[in-house]
Amino acid sequence: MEQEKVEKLLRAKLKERGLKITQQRLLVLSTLAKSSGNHMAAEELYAQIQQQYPEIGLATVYRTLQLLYEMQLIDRINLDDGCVRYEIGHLFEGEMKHSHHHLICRKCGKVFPFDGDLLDGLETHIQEKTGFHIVDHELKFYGVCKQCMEQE
Amino acid sequence: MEQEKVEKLLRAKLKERGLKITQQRLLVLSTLAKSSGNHMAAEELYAQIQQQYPEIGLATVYRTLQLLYEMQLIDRINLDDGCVRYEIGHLFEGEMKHSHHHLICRKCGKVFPFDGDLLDGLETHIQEKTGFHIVDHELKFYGVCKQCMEQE
DNA sequence: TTTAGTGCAAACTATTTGCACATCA
DNA sequence: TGATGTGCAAATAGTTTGCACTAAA
Repeated sequence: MEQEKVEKLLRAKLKERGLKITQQRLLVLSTLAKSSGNHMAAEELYAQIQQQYPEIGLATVYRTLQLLYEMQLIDRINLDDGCVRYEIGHLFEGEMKHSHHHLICRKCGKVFPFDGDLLDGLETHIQEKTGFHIVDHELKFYGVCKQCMEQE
Repeated sequence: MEQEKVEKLLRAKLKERGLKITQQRLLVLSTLAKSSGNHMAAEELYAQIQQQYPEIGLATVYRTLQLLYEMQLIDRINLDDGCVRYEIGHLFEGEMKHSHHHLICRKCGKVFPFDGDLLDGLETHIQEKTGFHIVDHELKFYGVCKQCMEQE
């Protein structure tokens, strides 16, 4: 749906920086856009992209993710499962998702997203008090999910 | 100062579980207690403990950290620098530190702790709404620190 | 004495890097 | 064309695991 918008912005941002527009870069971003809300690791992305473009290399996926992250087109999440995960940037998510947090179950390991942008007040408070300019945040809650609670 | 309290609790908790009280376990926890607020990685702890107890192995440090974490005696923090870090559990920190968050500068990489326990309301809200039982949280803010902002 | 715990070295996994080749501007 | 980007394989870094030995109960 927003695929075109995503691609267009990437092309513009790459040109702006004097970087080349390649199939690989377009594919990495559009694959992330398609699987919105999925927290994909580099290997998973690699596997998925290979279906369309078998000659892509894993190293390219890593390099591209780093680039897209620096360009603020994608978000990075660390769910403590041993790999860094990415999702399409909150810039693209429009109205529906401002920012979401993660509930991580310590028993079963499942990750539940929780929507809600209740940190804005806190952010301005911190900026005023410390002079630190905040551009993003990551909030994780650890505990025991409903099902695991009931299983005891 | 609180060294004795820390050691006493560890002994009690180990006995409770039928686990053995070893020099290594006592050392890992007390070293973390001494360097409170330091976010130590396994390798750093290992280096520091070796000064007192040179025969300790790195694998033991890793295994012990995992055990102490499961016992809720230490907290785990991930500052995106490629290694997991630990600090003495918030249980021990008494009045002064309830919970603190981290401001991570994307330019210089420095980490600034920020005290404040402003998440309690949010936690009860989530528990009521989702049934997820929260025991801990990790909140990180990304942005640009005061010094780096001024350097532009 | 007996089982849990340790130290060492090897294995593993996610990620990064060097380099020759390919590709976009 | 000429630099930037890519794919591959090798290197790296953090962490885990197998196993014989040690030490706590």
